[in-house]
Amino acid sequence: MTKIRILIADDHAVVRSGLKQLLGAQPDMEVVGEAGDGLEALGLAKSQKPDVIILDIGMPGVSGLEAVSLIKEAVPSCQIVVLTMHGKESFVRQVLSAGALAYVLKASPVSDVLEAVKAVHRGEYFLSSKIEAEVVGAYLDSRKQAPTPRGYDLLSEREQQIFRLVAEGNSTNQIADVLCVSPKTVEKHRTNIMKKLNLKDRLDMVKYAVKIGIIDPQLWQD
Amino acid sequence: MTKIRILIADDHAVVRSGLKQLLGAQPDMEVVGEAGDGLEALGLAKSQKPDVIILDIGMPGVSGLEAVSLIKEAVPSCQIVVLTMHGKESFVRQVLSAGALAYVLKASPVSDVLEAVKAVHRGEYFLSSKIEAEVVGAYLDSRKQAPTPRGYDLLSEREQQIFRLVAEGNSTNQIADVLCVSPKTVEKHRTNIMKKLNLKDRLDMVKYAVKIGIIDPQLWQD
DNA sequence: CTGTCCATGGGTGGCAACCCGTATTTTTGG
DNA sequence: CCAAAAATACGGGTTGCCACCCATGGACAG
Repeated sequence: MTKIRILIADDHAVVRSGLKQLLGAQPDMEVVGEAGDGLEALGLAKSQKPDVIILDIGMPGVSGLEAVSLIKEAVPSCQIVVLTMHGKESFVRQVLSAGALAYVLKASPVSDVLEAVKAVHRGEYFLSSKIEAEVVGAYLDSRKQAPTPRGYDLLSEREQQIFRLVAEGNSTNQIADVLCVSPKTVEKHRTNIMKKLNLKDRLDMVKYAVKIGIIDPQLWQD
Repeated sequence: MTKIRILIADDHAVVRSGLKQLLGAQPDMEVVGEAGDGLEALGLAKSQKPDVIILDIGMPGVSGLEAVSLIKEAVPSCQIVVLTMHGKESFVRQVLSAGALAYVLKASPVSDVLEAVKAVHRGEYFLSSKIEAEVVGAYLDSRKQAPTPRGYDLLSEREQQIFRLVAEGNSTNQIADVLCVSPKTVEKHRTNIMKKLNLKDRLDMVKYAVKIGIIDPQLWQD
């Protein structure tokens, strides 16, 4: 059985040696290179073509995020385990979007690193449990309908109609045109709506509409 | 160290005995009961108060899904591993929503069952890798990965910076204030940006920002 | 019948957004 | 080094947004 060829990229030598120790001790793993920054990692990835790269995204110079994209572009066969200190949600998304398969926190048990390496080598995802909880949570959220909180239904029918038109991005005049009423009337309704829902401007109305599910941002795609 | 107390619920005796064999052989696990349907599982859960329940959701009578809800309601301290044949996406969602922490396919390697039990006992999620890929995929979908269509990157750096600030809902004056330049300058940049990207107003800019992933509508929630 | 809500519309005014130029300085690339 | 591009800034103009004021007419409840 051939060993998993691993490249370590981290700006802290201490971390590198620790990882090297850990991975080198595994019978099925082999460290084939070390890099101290993103560019070096990219270079080694090209020359060594490792199976897996363990990448710290707290590195100076080329940001870890860019490094992920660049490496996946240059060496698609190489799977990436992102190692990091912080579990920022937005970061997770970007990193996974960029093509990494695993996201491991430095605070996680070291066994997580080993599992992550094995998982990505099989082409599977691996997420530290904390992150996993977030991802699953977001997954559930994304399929949950907004219960239309009190507020919207306390608008009159006419107001709801105008609310929708405003939320869709129509101007006062456009709405007046569609409804065949004076712009003044539309404005009046809009003002009343904003007062009732405690919104300060049109942009707020759009956000509110998205929030309660009247508007789907997905529809803005193209 | 105290063993993990496990209840097995599956309508197939063969599966039950197989699981009992597997789990009983673990030094840190102990099977404290077996149930052949959802109601029996609920009763045993109440009387035995196991740490973990392995629940097949293909059972007759009370559906596995209801069983999850009922058990979590009756014995909240008890974590649930759902075991099933099919990897239907909608099912995963419902099951996780109902309170199960793990979703394991019967086709998965048996080691997955052990890992799942350990994970849920620690209060963590565990998903079979196939499912995990789906969940992560949906997670990414929900936050739209945009390849940043030609347009945004044809803005100068300053313009990109101002674009972000506008998209976040800042007014011209606020931006001028932050960047310590004249509002007129900000306005000029904004005008140029709108011209380049063919957007007609601020609202359009927000939509565009959402579209290419610079702004996350999720952040508008509350 | 009288108050209240709703829809309608009118007026004024402030201010931000948006459109047009122009011009200076700095940066950058050939 | 020079030209092009970008960043900076100003002035003037139109339009839309929003906040306050007001009035009218219909519906419906008490």
